[in-house]
Amino acid sequence: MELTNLYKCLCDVQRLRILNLLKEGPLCVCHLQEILGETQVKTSKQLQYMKKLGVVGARREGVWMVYSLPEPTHPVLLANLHCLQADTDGFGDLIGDLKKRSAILRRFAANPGECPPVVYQATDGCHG
Amino acid sequence: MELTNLYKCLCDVQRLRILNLLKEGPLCVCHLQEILGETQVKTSKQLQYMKKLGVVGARREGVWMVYSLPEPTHPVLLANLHCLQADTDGFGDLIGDLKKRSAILRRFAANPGECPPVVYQATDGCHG
DNA sequence: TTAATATATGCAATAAGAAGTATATGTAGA
DNA sequence: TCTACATATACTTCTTATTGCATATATTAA
Repeated sequence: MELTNLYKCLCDVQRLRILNLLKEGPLCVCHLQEILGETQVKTSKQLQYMKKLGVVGARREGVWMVYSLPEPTHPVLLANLHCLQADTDGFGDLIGDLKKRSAILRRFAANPGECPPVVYQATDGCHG
Repeated sequence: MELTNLYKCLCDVQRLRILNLLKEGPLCVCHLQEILGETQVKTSKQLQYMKKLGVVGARREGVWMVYSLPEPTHPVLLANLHCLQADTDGFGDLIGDLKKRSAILRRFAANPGECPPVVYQATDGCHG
């Protein structure tokens, strides 16, 4: 993957937030949508954009499409996502997003029918 | 400066090459133009773009406009520029660019009238 | 098969960026 | 002043993204 593709993804706040979330584990479109507070179409299209550039991967799990960072994730992407947490200028959302993600994952633990196993099993990156 | 602005600059190969060069020290438009093998207008416009986003700074020195990374340079920008040298996928230019820069700086040492003092004095990042 | 849910796609409008040509501005020196 | 040089800007054309709305597809369950 070209490194510029990676930066093309990072230069949009929406996509940046998505990548920040996927860093913690895979998520479905509907849950990203819920966390970001965005429409289905917009969220889906951002994901398509990143998928086409090879920055995120997707696999179908029943009704859901589970998006995730490819393994192994490009070290430059990881490094940048790591920096983001530290840099809080205009990105107060990022921490909040992770908290929302954790809340959603806890909800899944209660009723597992709400998402595919891959997602609710990814409780490793669970903050807050 | 917003971090996304930084990524907006990095997502274009031309701009990436410029930033990679400026990391080593300030340069005038004409010299960047010479190294990149691009037209004056194109080079100038890329610099304007980055200047507007606050990623590079400029100051006039006589006939020349000297572009440079602002002090202190954003740590995320520095970190990424540092990674670039390591990652050679499709960026063979980067090392070559630095060599061309060094050659130009040596040329300046011989005839100092070719650029403002700020530029030819910046021999610190001189590779090759 | 039908219905419900999750997701993707096609189309249209708009905005943002890229690139070229011509020209303007600013500075220094004669 | 005029000239030469370095750089910027205006204007046009073209491509790429962004967004919204409507609709299509895919999967599951009934």
